[in-house]
Amino acid sequence: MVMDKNQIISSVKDEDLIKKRRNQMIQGAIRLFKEKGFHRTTTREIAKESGFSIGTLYEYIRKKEDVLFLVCDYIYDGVQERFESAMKLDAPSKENVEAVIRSYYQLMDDMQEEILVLYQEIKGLNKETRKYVLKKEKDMVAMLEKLILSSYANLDEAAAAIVANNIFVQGHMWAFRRWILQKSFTIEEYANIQINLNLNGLLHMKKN
Amino acid sequence: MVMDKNQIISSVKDEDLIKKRRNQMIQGAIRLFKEKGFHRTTTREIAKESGFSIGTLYEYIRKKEDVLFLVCDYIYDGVQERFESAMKLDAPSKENVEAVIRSYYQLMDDMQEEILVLYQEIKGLNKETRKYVLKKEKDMVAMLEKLILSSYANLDEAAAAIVANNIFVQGHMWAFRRWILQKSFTIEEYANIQINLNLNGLLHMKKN
Amino acid sequence: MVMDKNQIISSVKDEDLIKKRRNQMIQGAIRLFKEKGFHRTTTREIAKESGFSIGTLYEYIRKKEDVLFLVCDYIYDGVQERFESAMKLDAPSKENVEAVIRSYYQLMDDMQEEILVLYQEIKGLNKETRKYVLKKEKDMVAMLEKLILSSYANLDEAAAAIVANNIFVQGHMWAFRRWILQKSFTIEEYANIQINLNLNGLLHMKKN
Amino acid sequence: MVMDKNQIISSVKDEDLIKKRRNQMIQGAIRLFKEKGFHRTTTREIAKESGFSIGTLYEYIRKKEDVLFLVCDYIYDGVQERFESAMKLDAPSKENVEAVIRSYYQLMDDMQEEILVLYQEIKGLNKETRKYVLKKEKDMVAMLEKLILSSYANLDEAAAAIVANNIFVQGHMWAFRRWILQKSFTIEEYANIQINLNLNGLLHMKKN
DNA sequence: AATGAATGAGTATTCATTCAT
DNA sequence: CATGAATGAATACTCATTCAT
Repeated sequence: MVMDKNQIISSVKDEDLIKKRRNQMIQGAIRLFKEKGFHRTTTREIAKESGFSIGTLYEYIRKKEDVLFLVCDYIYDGVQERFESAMKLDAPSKENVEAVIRSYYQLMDDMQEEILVLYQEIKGLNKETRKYVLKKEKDMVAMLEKLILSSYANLDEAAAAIVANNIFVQGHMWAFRRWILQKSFTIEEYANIQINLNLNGLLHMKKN
Repeated sequence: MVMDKNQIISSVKDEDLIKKRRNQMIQGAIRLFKEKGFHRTTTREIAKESGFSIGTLYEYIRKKEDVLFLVCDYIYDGVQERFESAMKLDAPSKENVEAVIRSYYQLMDDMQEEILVLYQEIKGLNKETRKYVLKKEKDMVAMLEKLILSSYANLDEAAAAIVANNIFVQGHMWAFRRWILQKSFTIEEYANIQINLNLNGLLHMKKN
Repeated sequence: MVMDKNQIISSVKDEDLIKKRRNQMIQGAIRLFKEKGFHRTTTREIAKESGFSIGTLYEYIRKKEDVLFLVCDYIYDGVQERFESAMKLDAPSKENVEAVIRSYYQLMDDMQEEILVLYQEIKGLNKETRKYVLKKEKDMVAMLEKLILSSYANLDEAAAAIVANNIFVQGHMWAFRRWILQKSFTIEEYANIQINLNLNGLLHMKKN
Repeated sequence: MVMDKNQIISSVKDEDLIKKRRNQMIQGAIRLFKEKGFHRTTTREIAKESGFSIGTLYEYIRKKEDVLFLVCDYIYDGVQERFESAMKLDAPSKENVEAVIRSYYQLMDDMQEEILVLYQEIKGLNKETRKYVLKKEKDMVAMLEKLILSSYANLDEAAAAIVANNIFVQGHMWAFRRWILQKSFTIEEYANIQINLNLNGLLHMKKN
């Protein structure tokens, strides 16, 4: 049923205060989740790390899971914001596609830890909430797909859809397999190779 | 320190019985983990679902985490076994590469649920154990990379390494993004497109 | 490492409340330990007997053993306090020695139950803690020994040391052998005889 | 209700075997109780240390407490046997009294560990059983009292009774306060001083 | 709004005891 | 007689959540 962070009910009325306190909470929680994951982090720890008491924590959320939602939502917002600002720069073009993808991989490098938290904990949300959060990713994938399709002529549409998904997952892969990949590549090298692989692959697909 | 399922200590001495009971345990646990994840599953539920009492459960393991290890190890073993049997069929060749990859995607389709469990819970293992379990995947990726390199001439080695990883992750993606992908594609279609994308991409990389 | 009751960590910050709740706990625990001993008493029983919930119990201690420590420490404090107040009354003299010993035996009569608890359970503490608790007894024995030595001339020092220990142990004996001794003697009679035996014995030792 | 070790019910009929197995059991149990006490020792450990299986253990006892009874009974038997053999040597005489007491203190030195086990765990027995076991001590004290009374003329009887008890408790004290006493004295020195103190004290009591 | 003491349902784990083989 | 696998009641301890101040 929760479809928005504004639907997480708070006893406090002052909207600015809610924003401020929830931000403290998110920052504190992310720090802890990075270290020990959602399940192993207690609400008391979150309160303490956020700089207020357990009582205050519960003035701004209803259940522990709400913190997870706020964290996931916050991270996705960060990703989305940077992704969309990269998207908006120029008109569709081959160069622009590459630039957007490159900036997305860079983004994944910058936010590695957050990405790890996000995809390790997202299953802890209930279905409804998870869907809401994942919609953001779906939208981004769709935007990328559209950009690709409008930058190149005669593409196989199914393949383009899959490539858009591949690119996103390869970004996560940079975080999740860092113990392997980051030994061999810098993020720039990794981005170059993946961009080449994806676009070469796509351009040489025979259109169905 | 645990480096092998044989190092999970059991009070019971009969090796065959251990194998049998642990198998019951793994099957029961997987059923539950699929539904509610490791953390939300209690040891009592595992015992019950396995068909024995809580006391008996603890005759065959030491700690709840041992169940998770057994489950992860079992799933990886299943994947590895099928993957390796596909690898062994023929000499390296373009056709063989495609066949191996295709059978890997098929495998991911067959074992979707297990793959979800595996990658959602693996972080619950301690570092040592996680490393041990992940080595299996690392080995498979390396085998695939080698097969690719020996089936085509003049490949960019870095790109081949990344493609091998991509293929594996795209397999997981089939499970994790099924709500998107499986609406649009059958596993055969998905496999075809990914194989094309990956190999076209790789073959058109200029060798460094 | 625990060297003081102040080092038993409590989640609660209000020092007065800690004191109050721990006191409830000690009183409740003593009642139960008298009846069934430390091992056979559950933490839930302690909580209930203390008048609060199991959760609250654990706000004021970390482990069940902490309750035992608090109880032992409390009992020894009670003994020590009364013993020392008897010691401080007068300057060393034959009469004073007798009065102190007599009041000690009286004390053992008053605190029989506590003494039983103390010496039956003290071995349940870990070494460090046990040492800390026993130091109080060691100090009291040393004080008595000093008082004896300074009240009589030409005493055999080794014998005086042993007499001081004997007196303390005879106090415990009054509690532990009550089913025998308290059938035949009042505490006053017992004290008279023991005082006579001890001092006569000591005074007639030939100094080495 | 249990009034004798023969009343501990065994499923096994062969009396010699019962004796043999129970002896293994007692030896194993004492070793473990010395180290970790009765409560912290599991029946499985007792079985293992005794050289047989948990199933076999329960062929020779009914409940864990039976082991404790057998152990306490065995230790008391040992003490009693040696004490009584010392008692029987000569006719009552001053020298004989001293010799008996001396040999008792020596006995306490020899059996320190067992004495510690005995008096730390005896409270774990139920009332009936404890009474049965303690009767042995009561008898020994009475024998010593009688010996003392018949070796000296004109003794204060109450004082003699108390001295007999004192001597026994001073024997235990040698074990329980060894960390203090055994730093300063050998058992011979300790025995000499205690004998002197006790007998001097007693002989200088004015008869009531 | 903020605090933190109180609550008690929930959970992993242990261990005495039984009983079929 | 001996074995050891199976049992499940029991228990210490945790932690999300509430609510009086």
